[in-house]
Amino acid sequence: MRWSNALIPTLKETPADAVAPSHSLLLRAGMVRQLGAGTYTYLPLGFRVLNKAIQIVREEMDAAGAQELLMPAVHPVELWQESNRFGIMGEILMKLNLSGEGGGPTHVLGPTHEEVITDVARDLIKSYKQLPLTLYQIQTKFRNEARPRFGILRTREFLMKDAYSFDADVAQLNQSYDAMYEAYCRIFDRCGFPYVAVEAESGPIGGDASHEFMVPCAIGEDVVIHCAKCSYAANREKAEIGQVAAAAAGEAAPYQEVATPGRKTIREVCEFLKLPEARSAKFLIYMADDRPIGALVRGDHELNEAKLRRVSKAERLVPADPGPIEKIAGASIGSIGPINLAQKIAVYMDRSVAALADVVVGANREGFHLTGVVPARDLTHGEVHDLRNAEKDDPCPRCGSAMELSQGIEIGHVFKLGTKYSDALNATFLNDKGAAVPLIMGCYGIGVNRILAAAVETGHDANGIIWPLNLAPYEVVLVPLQVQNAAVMEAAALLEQQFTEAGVDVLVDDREQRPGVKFKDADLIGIPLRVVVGERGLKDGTIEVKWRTDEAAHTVPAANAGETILAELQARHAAIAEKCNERRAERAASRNR
RNA sequence: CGGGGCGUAGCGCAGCCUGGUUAGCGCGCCUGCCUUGGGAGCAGGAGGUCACCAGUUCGAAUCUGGUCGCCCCGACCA
Repeated sequence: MRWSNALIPTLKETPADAVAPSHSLLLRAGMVRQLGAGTYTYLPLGFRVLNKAIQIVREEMDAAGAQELLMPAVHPVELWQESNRFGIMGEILMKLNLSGEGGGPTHVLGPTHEEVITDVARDLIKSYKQLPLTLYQIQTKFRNEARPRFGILRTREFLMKDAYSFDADVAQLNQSYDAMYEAYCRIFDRCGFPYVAVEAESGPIGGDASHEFMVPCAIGEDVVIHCAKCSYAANREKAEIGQVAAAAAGEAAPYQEVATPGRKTIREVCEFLKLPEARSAKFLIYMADDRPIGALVRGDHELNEAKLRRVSKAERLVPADPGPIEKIAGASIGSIGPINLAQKIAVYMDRSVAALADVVVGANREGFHLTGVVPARDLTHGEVHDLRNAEKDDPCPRCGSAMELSQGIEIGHVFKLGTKYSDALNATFLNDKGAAVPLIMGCYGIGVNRILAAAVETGHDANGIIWPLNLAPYEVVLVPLQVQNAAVMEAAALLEQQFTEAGVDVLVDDREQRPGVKFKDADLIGIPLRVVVGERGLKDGTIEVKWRTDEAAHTVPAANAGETILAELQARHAAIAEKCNERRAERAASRNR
């Protein structure tokens, strides 16, 4: 491709709205352009990168034995009602009415495809002899995100690779899951990402085992908890917390009601009572599928809604509105507590509260709190669970060491679904005993656009993007410095031909621009290898070669420059492949251990 | 949905508070000259219903009300 013919609208200045490095650099490099909130055009250069990512994903999915298909984005609303996710998904679903008349939605735009694939499976998979089977697609998903963010990181419309496995039993499911997990590792190895696989919460997708693939990064929206000692790693939504010793329960006096006039928040109450926040507990009331429940966590801790949802066995868990809360507790938020509510609602208590010798809670009387509440004595009606978000230095659930906290971009997620959808949609097959049993499913997603975001977040410097070789829109940018000089252009054309014949993507910057402009743009768009052909070099019989990741350039003899440069490129590819193989071997070794 | 900010040329911004000829500046773009190894210089030029609607006024980019859009924080979340 000749730059003079290409649409590569680079920008000198950073667009004001771009906050994340990936956002501003993708805009400045002329790779994407915003249409509206959470909707982006991929310009030719950005689309080339997207296609590189798609190609890697496709190759590894195929290599893992998955078969590609393509499902529609427009789904009949009945299918979503059948799985009961029409309500659960809530506002995230983009709804359409295609009836030509009034009334409610007749269709939704697919935010994910468990329903559609299960519909395919219930019609087409009839026998255990057809199993195992893994199907995948690379397709646009639609989610009405409440708040699109950070350029292409969180958008309303995005490309997802979604795969679904169908198995006859749990052992087969485990094999299918492991094959996808391994394929994901290879994909992200090939992208050159410093990813980590962490235990994850499965969320509304359902199921009982799940891992997320995270790329560590400052703008990452997810919090990863990990233990440096035993390598336990989990999303904060999921991260368990090791046991903490319970305080010795001495002979304690009964609890007392004390006036806390006007003190609403934990901080205000604790300051007033001159107690640390860690000796108080907040009582939070949630609606668990329309049934009110209460959760008690220490004042200085955060409730983990996923954990509460799991122990309460709720499909949908949302904070209760103030009105119902006051009706239940007889006091406004700020004075509510767990004592004497056990008859009215289920109460769940975090282990850290249970471990306290005594604690301050709301009195369910406006402007009053109870001090000296002894959990072991006074809160016996509450179930005790791990209900809070892990914090830095909390004990590891495996080894007890202090855990650490970091941020990451979620680029992939694998789930064991079990029979959640096959049960809901009645997708059964005949097993080897002739019995009709539900298909056992897994699902596996990769946010393809996020591969670009993650690559730029982890690969950039002051001058611009630094694409990994396997994702770069072009591997080589060939820069003839004097386009009016016939010898320079001839040498460049020869190299272009050699690269093209070798199957190497090359961009020739044939623009009539001063060298500085070309160098700046080459750095900005992040092409891994820059080859400069100039009058000066040709006079000495040399061509300049510079890797985007290297500090300095080096020269190669002009006579056989094409071969030499192709050999360098091949060596880099080989090094990446070798590293991927090493990691693969490490994974195999750790599995056998 | 709550809080904050912003909307003036493709991009970055000034002008608005204190209303008044033809709305400016830088980058980019076009033409010419010149220059040619890290975003040069000079000269000329094109490009804007000042987000939209309504109001106040002799007169609105500027004041008032509303609407829409975008960004950030929070809530929410595959």
